Amino acid sequence: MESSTPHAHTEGNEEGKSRRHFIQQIIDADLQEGLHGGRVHTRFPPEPNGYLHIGHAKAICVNFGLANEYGGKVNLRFDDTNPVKEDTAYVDAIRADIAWLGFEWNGGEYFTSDYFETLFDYAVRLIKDGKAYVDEQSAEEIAAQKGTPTSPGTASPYRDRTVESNLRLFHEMREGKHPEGSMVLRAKIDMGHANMHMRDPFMYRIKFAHHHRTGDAWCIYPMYDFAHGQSDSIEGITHSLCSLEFENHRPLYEWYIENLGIFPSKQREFARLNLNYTVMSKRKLLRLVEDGVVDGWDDPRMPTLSGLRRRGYSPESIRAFCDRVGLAKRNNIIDVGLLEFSLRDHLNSVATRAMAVLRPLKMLIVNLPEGHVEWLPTENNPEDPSAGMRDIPFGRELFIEEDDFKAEEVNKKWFRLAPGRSVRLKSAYIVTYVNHLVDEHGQVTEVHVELHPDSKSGSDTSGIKAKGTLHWVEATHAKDAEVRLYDRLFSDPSPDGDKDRDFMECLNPDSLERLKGCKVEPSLVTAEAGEPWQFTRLGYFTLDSRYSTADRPVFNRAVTLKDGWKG
RNA sequence: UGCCCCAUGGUGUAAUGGUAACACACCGGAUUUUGGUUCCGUUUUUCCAGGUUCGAGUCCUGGUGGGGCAACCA
Repeated sequence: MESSTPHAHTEGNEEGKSRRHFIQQIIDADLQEGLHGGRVHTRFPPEPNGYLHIGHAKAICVNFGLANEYGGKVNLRFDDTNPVKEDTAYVDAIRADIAWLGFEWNGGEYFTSDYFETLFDYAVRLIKDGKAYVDEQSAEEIAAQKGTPTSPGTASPYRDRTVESNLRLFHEMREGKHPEGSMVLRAKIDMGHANMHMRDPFMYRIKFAHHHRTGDAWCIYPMYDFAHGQSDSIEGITHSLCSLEFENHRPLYEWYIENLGIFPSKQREFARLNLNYTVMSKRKLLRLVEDGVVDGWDDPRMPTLSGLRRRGYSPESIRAFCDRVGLAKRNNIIDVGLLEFSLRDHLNSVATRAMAVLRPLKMLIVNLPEGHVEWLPTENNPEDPSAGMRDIPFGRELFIEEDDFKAEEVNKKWFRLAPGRSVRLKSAYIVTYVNHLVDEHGQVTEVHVELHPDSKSGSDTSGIKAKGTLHWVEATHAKDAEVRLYDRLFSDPSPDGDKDRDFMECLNPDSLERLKGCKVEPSLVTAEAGEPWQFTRLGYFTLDSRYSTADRPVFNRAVTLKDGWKG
């Protein structure tokens, strides 16, 4: 049954019977009950202390996608309650990544730090209600009293302070009259609660730290739990979606909202995205950067959005991937192959085809005169006739791919060039092997072929059957380029799956291969970073945004073509 | 020896008490001037044990397995 709610973004999900994930079902039910007048308002709340990665992309697609789908709004909120870890540089990078993914925060942009004053007032209110107190014990003492998951905690000696002294001390905390670590504000809930988060959680701690936005205005900062739900509430967020690890925080989230009597945002949790053959935690990603294993946060091998972008991933492909991954509460590990499929699937329809030879082998057409060059038309994209045609130079001297020629004996599964064989040169002619030259090491240095003039592409009357088609670049017009091939960063599907092994031990030593002296067709000089190209038979590539120069282009391979050859 | 969440092909995700399906992967075939694309097809699935029911992947009970929960992090 088709639901009556509008579907703005339902890519890959438009079968007759629409498949609704559990969050959609919750929202559908909420709407049916007339909750919040049918309003849907979500938020994406990153802490500006690092770069966004593919895992965040899922959260972004969920929050922005749902808001779009229900004709609602989505806020971008920077959850900046810990000044020692956060920085404006991350704020800018996060904004750029979300925009690149193709989403707009139509509900506005906010910072939790904008609510510091309100949050302070909320805390005062709880103190006045006898629901919060200042604890002067050390972190160790408090931890010891917390109990364990299987045994209850014990009360702090400061738990029953008077409202007056709590109020005075809390104001003194704000005024900077007490050193860091000397006291905290705690909610007075239940030291024996089965949920550890309810055992008098911290609300505020003292930190004499410069905040990237509020500067030195504050020396006390709210904890996550005392900030998040209230921020949702202040913004009128109807559905606060987060990952599974916050499930145990939900009672506390609700406790603050109820005891403050503020707008009842509802928290719902879903399983975060995990990808095999990579790591996703900020700490581990940081280590890759700091240890120089990668080039930086935007190294094309990184699972960061900036890395994927530099590698050549399109925002469309990442969105499609997130759709395909689905949404549930079950812990999952997605095969990186699905990400790669999503990229190929998108780029196949939009990438301009071009000829590039990565490991050049010289080919001489013996029956063409010295200096012969002609221009031949070729499709820009066979999947898209509207992409048109372009002319490429063809001549007596070409480069073909080294492994497209085999001098030794080959079996019948070999479609490419070899002694006695004929092949089609893409968009050009069929050529037949004549002979080849080798150096003193037995290395093939040149292959000579004979061209069949009546086999010209588009007007082939030769009747010759060539099973294989090779890509090639005409030698005198070829441009030099560097091409970087990437493989997965780790050789183990679960680099951090073994507690007794450091994930760095699983690094794939061959994750980057730099090929210099590659030959590309002249049209590639107009390539721009971020633009998708398909190098015929080789994969999808884009110009590297960092290392390319006008006279020395550097191309990154985003992904290979699917290789169906079982030879 | 506590509390919370989860369990469907190799990997994900559907089926909302009524024929277990979709995508990716895999394997086979057709088409192909990219060993790409496209098309067709094969193989493979409800953690276990009880119970409720005409009927259970779905509801109940109990197991088992996995994840999470004690930071002046988010």
